[in-house]
Amino acid sequence: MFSKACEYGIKATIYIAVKSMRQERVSLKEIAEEVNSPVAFTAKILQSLAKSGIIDSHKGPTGGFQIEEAKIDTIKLHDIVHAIDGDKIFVGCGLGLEQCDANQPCPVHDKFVGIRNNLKVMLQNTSLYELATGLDIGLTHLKR
Amino acid sequence: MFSKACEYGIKATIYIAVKSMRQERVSLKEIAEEVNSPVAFTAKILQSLAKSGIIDSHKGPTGGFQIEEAKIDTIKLHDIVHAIDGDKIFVGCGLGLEQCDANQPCPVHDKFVGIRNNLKVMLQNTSLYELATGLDIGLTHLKR
DNA sequence: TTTATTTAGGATAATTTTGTCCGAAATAAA
DNA sequence: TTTATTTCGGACAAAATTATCCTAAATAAA
Repeated sequence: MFSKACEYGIKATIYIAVKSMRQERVSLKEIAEEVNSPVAFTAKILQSLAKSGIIDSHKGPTGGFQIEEAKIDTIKLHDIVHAIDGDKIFVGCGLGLEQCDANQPCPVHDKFVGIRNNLKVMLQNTSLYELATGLDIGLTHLKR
Repeated sequence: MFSKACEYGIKATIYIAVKSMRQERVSLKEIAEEVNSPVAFTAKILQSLAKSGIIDSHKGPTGGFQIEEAKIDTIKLHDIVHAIDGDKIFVGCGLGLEQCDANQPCPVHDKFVGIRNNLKVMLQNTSLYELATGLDIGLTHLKR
């Protein structure tokens, strides 16, 4: 469903959010360890999340990644996915047709649009805050 | 959502079904033209669909692909996807965790399971017959 | 039986995605 | 100012997916 990049990006962002709620910055190294992702690849993903303004990065000793606390409940899962994978999972025909819409639909058009809309709504309604809170109170986990 | 292989496979199967409802076999060449897919790659996919028993293949002149007519409305979209992509879109954690279930869920577990179940139900309830009929009566299309 | 046609299947290539490496730039602390 | 630490960013490598090519096998018709 999601690309590996997206999986790592979501996990990393949730972990950063938990730490940010305690006013802590976290290093790339710590993130990669805690979410069980390849360090260098994770660095690339965090870079693009930083460029998108979702996370804040800081170089040097005491540097690392953090999320502005006020942002944590305005950021939605949708934003993270969009920053990493772009809109490719939200647009386009389910069977890869260039011309496919309600007027000239592919055979699976309606059903596909339905499912994808479910996904979109879910992503738009899921806040980083709720994901981070669930992790923080031990309801969910990120490793293994 | 689906792999390219799956997209081609679904389109090809629907096209073969339409022809089969008229008791006609179709050649690889015709299929690839009609569904706008790379010939040789499509050949591989049809091969695996034949091995799965979803389509029937026949060599030699007047050969080609066909689907047993009685099968057309028992075959579901689910079967086609499963034959090509296996169960990877139906199982596994949304964030790639090895251990993720209701007892020890990842942060998106519940929401992800919900969406994926929608998808699964849709695929299981969509028959090849309805897809082929829609194409046959010109309600839907496969090219471009 | 020969020939033409069509799928099967193995080898190989191109592209995309995933992942690594390393020096540069920034920056905090000694 | 020097040093240690950390992210940035470009180049490179590995793996997976997508796609091509070619010969073999099957088979129908001449």
